[in-house]
Amino acid sequence: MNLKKLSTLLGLSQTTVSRALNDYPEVSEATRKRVKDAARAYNYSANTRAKGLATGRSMAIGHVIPISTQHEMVNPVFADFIAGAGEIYSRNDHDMLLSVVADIDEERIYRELAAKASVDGVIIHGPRANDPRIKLLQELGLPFVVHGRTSDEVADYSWVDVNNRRSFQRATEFLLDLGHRRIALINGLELMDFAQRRKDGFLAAHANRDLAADPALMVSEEMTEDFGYRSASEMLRRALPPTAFLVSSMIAAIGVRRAIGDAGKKMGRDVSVIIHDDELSYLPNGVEIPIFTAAKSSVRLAGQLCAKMLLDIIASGDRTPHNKLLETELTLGDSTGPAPEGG
Amino acid sequence: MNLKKLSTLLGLSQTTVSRALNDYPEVSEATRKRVKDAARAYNYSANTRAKGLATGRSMAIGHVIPISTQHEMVNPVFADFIAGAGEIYSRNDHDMLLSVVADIDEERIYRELAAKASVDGVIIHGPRANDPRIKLLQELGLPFVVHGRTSDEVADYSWVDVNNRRSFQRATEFLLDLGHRRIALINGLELMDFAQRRKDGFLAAHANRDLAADPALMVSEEMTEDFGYRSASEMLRRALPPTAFLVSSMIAAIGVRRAIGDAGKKMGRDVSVIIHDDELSYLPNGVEIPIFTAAKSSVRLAGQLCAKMLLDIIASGDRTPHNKLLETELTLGDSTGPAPEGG
DNA sequence: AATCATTTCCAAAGCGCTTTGAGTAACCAA
DNA sequence: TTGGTTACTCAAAGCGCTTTGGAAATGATT
Repeated sequence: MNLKKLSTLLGLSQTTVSRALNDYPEVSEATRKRVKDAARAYNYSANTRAKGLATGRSMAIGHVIPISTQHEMVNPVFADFIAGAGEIYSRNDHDMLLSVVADIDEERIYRELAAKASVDGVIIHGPRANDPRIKLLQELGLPFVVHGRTSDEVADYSWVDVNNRRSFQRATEFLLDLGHRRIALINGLELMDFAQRRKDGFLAAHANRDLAADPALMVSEEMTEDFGYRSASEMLRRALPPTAFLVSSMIAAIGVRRAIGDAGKKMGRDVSVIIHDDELSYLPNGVEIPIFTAAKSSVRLAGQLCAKMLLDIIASGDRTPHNKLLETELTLGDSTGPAPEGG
Repeated sequence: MNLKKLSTLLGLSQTTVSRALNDYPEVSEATRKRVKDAARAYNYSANTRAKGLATGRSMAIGHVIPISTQHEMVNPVFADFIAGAGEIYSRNDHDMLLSVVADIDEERIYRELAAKASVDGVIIHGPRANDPRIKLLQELGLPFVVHGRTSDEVADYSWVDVNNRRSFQRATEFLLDLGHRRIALINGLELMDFAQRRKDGFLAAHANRDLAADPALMVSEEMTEDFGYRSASEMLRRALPPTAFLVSSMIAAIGVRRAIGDAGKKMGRDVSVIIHDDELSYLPNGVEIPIFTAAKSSVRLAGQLCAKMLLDIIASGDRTPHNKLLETELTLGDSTGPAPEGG
């Protein structure tokens, strides 16, 4: 079924049918209803490509998912982020175009996306500390929103981010208040901007109390369960083990918990753990009582906000940067307690 | 930059330039090179929609991601599957179109996808025991490949699946061989086809030895960490607790492990655990020694295979069903051991 | 009855590409 | 010179839609 057939069937011109379907005012309500009913009956929807070609818009948003070439790994927050963004797109008749690509040739993909005009805008995932993609997209003139920020304060662009610095500073202060003095930071890859900010917050909390954070207790890597396990195991075997862990993700924290168990210690009593929780749907932090004390921030919500922001930017044509900084919520679980005596 | 400008620039007709770029034989090598160089220099790529409109193909594959309306949850294997499929698409100049949709109105989405002709084919995720989507897509004439199968043996369609039945039968036999007699099955939602097959395998292993599986030790739900924890905790508190757990996913198994720890028992000694491992990139089953004894099967590979199969089907026009059944690999970890005496 | 607004509808151009059907130039053989 | 190949290149139609610039029908006003 196409417009031509449908309009012949209805005894109307293509123009009228098109206008009826697209809610133009110059069509009578009676005609509009008749047209829409027929469209439904014959299961007609305008051909995406023809419509896009005529309007110059693709009604699609691109998400470029970089696969870490080192670890061949997909970011686990990705699924929930996509779910959030996807809801918004569906609700606004937009499609989501996903490109899975080795982080090496991301630049090529963005150029192509722009040249082929296959999307009206893109979401940038996992910004690095100093990310070339931002300048690139500005040059290409493709609207975009960054999930996160780069450390480069010069560039002006739209982003949605969590206040990672403040969140980690608060979490660290929380542990310091409990008397902990040897706090380990299990952080994400330091080339990622968010990991930098988290580390800054961690250090700032120490500095504010004239304490020095121990560099030997700060590690950063891709946040897998295994990384959490390995680093915590090793630290717990030391002569002076940490009494608390501040962990950048639920998944790494699961590894830390395993290491604590293997070391014959009890989490919350012998060793405290506080985590950043992205509220992944398949890894809820407990259901009634939280397992971990956590600074939480829904990555799914972030997906919704990014999508909404980008659609707004595209629809309004307003190119001034929009920003949204989300604060985390600190929830108490069983994984934290006062530092053990003489710990 | 578009074809018209590029061809004027080169002093050629649009036809010649188009043919040069699309490797038609009736263009001299010298001309072709000149055209391709210019395209690169001016960063020209054919407009997706115009090209699609002219060719009648979209060069895009649709993935419809159902969000469980009950739990608002995304399947955690999704990210890795997508990564696998995405690699294949990139390599073959195809795009991936994602629709995130409440499982309730999936049908509408498929109809739209077909009517709008926005994709050349689709991948079906998470088939239910008796899935209406298969008949629907056959009616719509949209090529598709199912990741998994439905139990409805009548319909003929293309799929890539893991031999879940055999895998779980083997795993159960492995536990029975170790002397376990009270084995718990922590399974996925039974409306999903794969959960049915896994249960069948579990039951078959018992039946083959004239043993009866205890229905009170078989639970099924959406596979979260919390579900694993709750059900294992409850079972371990019983007068006659299970001595072994067969768990349908890594994530649920992490909950089971937590429950075992909380119960003051040691995994692998007091309680055995064997899991199905999808080899999620961010949840590796240990790095040198496996944490869990596991029947493993890479979901990323499954994504690649599905994508390849679908592209083949589309390219060849061959509508006879293609199938691929993957066997799992049973790897030994520290989580299993002989049933405790008098257990 | 004539004029003017309004409402409702239409024919046709154009979006950027592929592809058909044909044309031209260059070369060779007779 | 002529005719026949071969190797290149082109103009224009068409993909299915939106949208411009009118035109026809209707109703209100003089």
